[in-house]
Amino acid sequence: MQDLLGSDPHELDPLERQVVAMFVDGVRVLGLPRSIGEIYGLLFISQTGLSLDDLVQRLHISKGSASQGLRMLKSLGAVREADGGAERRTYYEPAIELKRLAGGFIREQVRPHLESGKTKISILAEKAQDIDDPERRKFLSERVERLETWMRSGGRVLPVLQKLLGQ
Amino acid sequence: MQDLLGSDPHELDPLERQVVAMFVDGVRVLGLPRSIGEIYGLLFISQTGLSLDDLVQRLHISKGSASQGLRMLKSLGAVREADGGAERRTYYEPAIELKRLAGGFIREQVRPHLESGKTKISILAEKAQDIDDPERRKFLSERVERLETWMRSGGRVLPVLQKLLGQ
DNA sequence: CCCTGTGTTCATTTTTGTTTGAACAGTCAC
DNA sequence: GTGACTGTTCAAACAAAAATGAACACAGGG
Repeated sequence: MQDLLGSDPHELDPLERQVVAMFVDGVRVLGLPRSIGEIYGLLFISQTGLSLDDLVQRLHISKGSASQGLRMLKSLGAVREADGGAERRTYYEPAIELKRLAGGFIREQVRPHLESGKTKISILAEKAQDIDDPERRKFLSERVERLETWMRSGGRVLPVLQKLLGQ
Repeated sequence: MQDLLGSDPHELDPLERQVVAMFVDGVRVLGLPRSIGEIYGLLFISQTGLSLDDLVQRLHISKGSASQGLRMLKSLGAVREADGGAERRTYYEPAIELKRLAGGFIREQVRPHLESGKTKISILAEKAQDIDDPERRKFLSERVERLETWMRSGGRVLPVLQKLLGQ
C-alpha cells in the first residue's frame, strides 16, 4: 500500500534517519545492541510517544526486537510508558535527562561487574596466600593489592560521575 | 613433549587461569576482544616479561591474535616493551597504573567518538534549521540543544575521571 | 465463548566481529 | 647469498551476539 500523496509516514525522513544512525553509533560504544539505539533514537526525535507497532513499522524491525529492546530501555530507565488514557496499547517516551540515562547505565551495566569483580578478587587473595614459594606469593599479593586499589578507585568514581552528569 | 618433572610451564596454573578469566570478563565490559583480556591478564600475573611466542604457547592463541592483541594493547598504553638488552625477540610488560590504563582507553576509545559526535550534531543543527513547519523546527532545536548539553557534560567529565583515577 | 488486538518468548537464522593460519617481510648469523 | 628466527598481514573460517518470526499468553469486546 503506497502513499501517493507525499511522503510515507512509515518511512523515516532523512533527518530522522541521521538521528537514528547517531544513536546506533552511540550505543555501540556502550556495548549495547543496535536495535536499542534505533528505538531510542526514533523516540528521541519524535514529538509524540510511539507504540511498539510504530517502532516495528518505521524502523523495519521485528516485533521481537522491539519488545526486547523496549524492555532493556525500560530497565535502563531510558524510556517510560506514557499514560495513554483509555488507550489499549501503550506508548513510549524517551527519558532525556543525562543524569537519568547515565544512572541507569551505571546501575545496570557497570555496578554488577564491579561487585562481581570485588568478589573474584577476594577469592583470588585467599588463593594467593596458599602459594608455597615466598617470592611468588609476595608478588601475587602485590598484584592482588593493585586490583583492590583499582576497584576502590572505580567505586569512588561512579558517584562523582553521576553527580557531574546531573547538570 | 610432556614435562614429567612437575607442571608443564606451557600450561597455565589454576591461579593464572582465574586471573586471565577475570581480565577476559573485564575487557568485555569495555567492548574489547577476548584475546586482549587474555594477553593482558597473563602479563599482569607474570613476574617476568613475556614474548609473543610465550603468549602463543601459554594461551593457545594464534600468532596473528597475539600480534594484533599486542598492537592494540600498546596503542592503549597498557603494555610496553621491556628493554631486552641484546636479546633478539622483544618481551612485553604490563602497565599497571590505573591512570595510564584509563587514560589510554579514554584517548583511543572514547574521545574519538565524542569528537565525531560533536561534528554530527552540528550538521544536524543546520538541517534542523531548514525544516519548514515552525513547531517541528522548534522541537528539533530543543532536542539538538539537548544533545549539545550531553556532549558538553561528557567533555567536562573526562578530565575529572582521569584525575580521580590517578591515585 | 470466540475473535481481535497487543505484547512476549524463544528456537532458528542472520549478522557481526574475532580468530586463525598461511604467506609474507625483515633481520641477524653464518 | 641462504637459512633460521621473529613478527605482521589479511582472506577465510569460525564463534558469539542479535534479529527474526512463529507460537504463545493475555485482555477486552462482541
